[in-house]
Amino acid sequence: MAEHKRRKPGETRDKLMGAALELVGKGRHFASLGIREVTRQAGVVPTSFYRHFRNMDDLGLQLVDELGLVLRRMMREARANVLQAERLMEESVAIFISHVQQNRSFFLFMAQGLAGESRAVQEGIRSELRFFASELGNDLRRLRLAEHLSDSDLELTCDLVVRTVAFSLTDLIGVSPDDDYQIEQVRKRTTRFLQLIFVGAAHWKVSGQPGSAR
Amino acid sequence: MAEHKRRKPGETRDKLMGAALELVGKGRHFASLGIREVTRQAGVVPTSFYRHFRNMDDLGLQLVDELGLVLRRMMREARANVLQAERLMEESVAIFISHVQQNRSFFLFMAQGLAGESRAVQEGIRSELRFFASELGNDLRRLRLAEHLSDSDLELTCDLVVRTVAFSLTDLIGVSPDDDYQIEQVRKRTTRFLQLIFVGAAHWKVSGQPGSAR
DNA sequence: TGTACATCAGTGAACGCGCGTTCACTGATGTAC
DNA sequence: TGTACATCAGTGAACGCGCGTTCACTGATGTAC
Repeated sequence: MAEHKRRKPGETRDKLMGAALELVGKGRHFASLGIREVTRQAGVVPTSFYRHFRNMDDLGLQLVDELGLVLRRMMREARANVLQAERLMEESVAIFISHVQQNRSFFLFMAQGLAGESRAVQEGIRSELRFFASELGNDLRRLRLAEHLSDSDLELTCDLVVRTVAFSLTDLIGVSPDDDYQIEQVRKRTTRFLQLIFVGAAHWKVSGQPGSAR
Repeated sequence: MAEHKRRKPGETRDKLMGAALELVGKGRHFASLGIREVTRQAGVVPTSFYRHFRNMDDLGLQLVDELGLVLRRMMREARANVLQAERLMEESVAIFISHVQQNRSFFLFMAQGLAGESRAVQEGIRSELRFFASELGNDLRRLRLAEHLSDSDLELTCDLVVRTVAFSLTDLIGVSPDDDYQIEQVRKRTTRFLQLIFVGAAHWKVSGQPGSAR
């Protein structure tokens, strides 16, 4: 007994973060997880937790950092695969949905964290979404798909797109991961949302807005 | 000691639900609240809890029912006060924001519950939002503001509007309740989102969608 | 209107359990010379 | 290349505490006759 494996550096840390994600993936809310529960799920003694994290909030913050990597990977794949402008939204949403299926727990964690208990985690996730929106704006500029929009209107549009896609996570939460039909429904509906937004952006007038300015 | 006030029927029940909301209002997540904690906040002995609720999920479900009342009250006020069509969105968002300020904890609870731990609460809140979207559709039809849209396109638009407004709750979470400047920023931005969506709806073609249909 | 009884919503004591956190320990890995 | 030592990441025992839940109780309110 009292085995001292030690293995790869950071292995236990990853196991703990993975264990928290697994519990979230099973339907638990991050805010209700405890240290002993997470260490039990990770197959590690409770005291090990403190070798890597100060508390659960700290672990949450480090999950946000990893979430950033997941989002960047998704962005890269979208950039590489979305070629035809007229199917831009359809393909982007498809890539999003497929990444959600591959990293379900991560995206559940993200959806939870937006209204979660830790201010720092909230702010971290919001900052990831802001970054995502700004990258989307750059891409649209680069593809010459938003030439008539001012910077601030483009920014507004991209923010709305990102919010809409993020909100669709709450649709996916209630759906079993292998209910392909329902997932397809969410994909179609989200695509139509984005199309509606882009029609709006295409006909958007001035920054002031049509009608009263008040 | 051992005082038996009894007072109004349902008084302790309301105190318990109110106590849970207060804790949520203080930044706690509903999923992390415990029975003893809630009864302590309510100034009631822990055993009293079981006279009214089976567990915390049950209390959450009853909060969803009350949330429904809050939303209906808001809807009524919007119907009574939003008269000029061209300022429809501006005034609606203003009413929303003002109700959020008056019932902050309720709306925080709603934002939390969408990605919360209890499936039943999730579904309850989603159902409230669906109802809200369908009422919004009726109102737009009644005001003759969506004559060129098919039923399903109108439904799509209203759903997107409701999601967008609901997502703005996550902006308000991070803002102090008396930071009027920041709240005003959220109000303006949400209004612009809705205007963008309505410009999209006004120019929306057929149900299929412009371009490829796949 | 008065009396007997059932129901209901409150109380306090008690239970066993799991929690977060501390401590002193162990031995593997990395570093200096 | 070999040896001595510091650091690091794991371990198990132990703590006091708050948790959810049960129980038997009490007395106020509602109901039947």
